[in-house]
Amino acid sequence: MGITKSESFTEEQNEIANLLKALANPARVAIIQYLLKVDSCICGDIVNELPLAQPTISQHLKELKNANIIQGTIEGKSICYCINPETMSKIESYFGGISLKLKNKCC
Amino acid sequence: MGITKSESFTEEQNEIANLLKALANPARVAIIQYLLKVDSCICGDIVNELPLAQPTISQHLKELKNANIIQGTIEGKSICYCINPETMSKIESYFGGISLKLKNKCC
DNA sequence: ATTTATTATCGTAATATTGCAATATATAAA
DNA sequence: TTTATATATTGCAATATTACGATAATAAAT
Repeated sequence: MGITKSESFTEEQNEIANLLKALANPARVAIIQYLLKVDSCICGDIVNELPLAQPTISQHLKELKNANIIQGTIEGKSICYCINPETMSKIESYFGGISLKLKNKCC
Repeated sequence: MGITKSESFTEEQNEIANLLKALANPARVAIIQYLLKVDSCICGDIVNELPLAQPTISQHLKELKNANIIQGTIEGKSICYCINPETMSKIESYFGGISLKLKNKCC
């Protein structure tokens, strides 16, 4: 159906899935990597950096923003985006917990 | 278009995006969590565990297998699935690297 | 060989995602 | 106020994803 049966799963499962879905696209991975490189905030240099049209970048930024992975602050006539470290740390510890569990057992 | 311009991005960016895409679904998150809980291999108890039809589970398992997140070994008339710790560790260190970079700077 | 149990595949319907052109909005500068 | 710059929104078209019923494939047990 293209529809995910979210009601059938826990809130945590849906939350993780939504966070990962926001990151699960090469353009958005590239945006995150660029934001990491320039390490402070930026705006639409991303449009110059990536081979995608401005509306497409804008849409990707919106999705990352909705997932709380990045945040944007208005700065004059442009908007300054940066990574939300708390969300990233949440994702990191999710996978950290998985790896920890895996270290004890083996399949 | 529903099509991702993978050619426009690096192999690493596409690889990470594909790994995360494989995990970016609550049913697949639930499968991973279940595999972690029972800590050794299983097969189609997942069908009994999750409120999804058998073909749907089978399809999700296939996607996880294609992404190398799980592996299945034939065991009699059933198939035993388990998490591939190497792939999980790759994902973990990806986010570990991001969090490390974020610790130094602030936006 | 037939039956039974387990998993995979096919076909299809419903919905979601990706990308862009066109256009709108917002703010700063002239 | 007009103009220029920066970003967002709308409205598609193309493709991908999710889910399931029906059915096939595989292998043990009888």
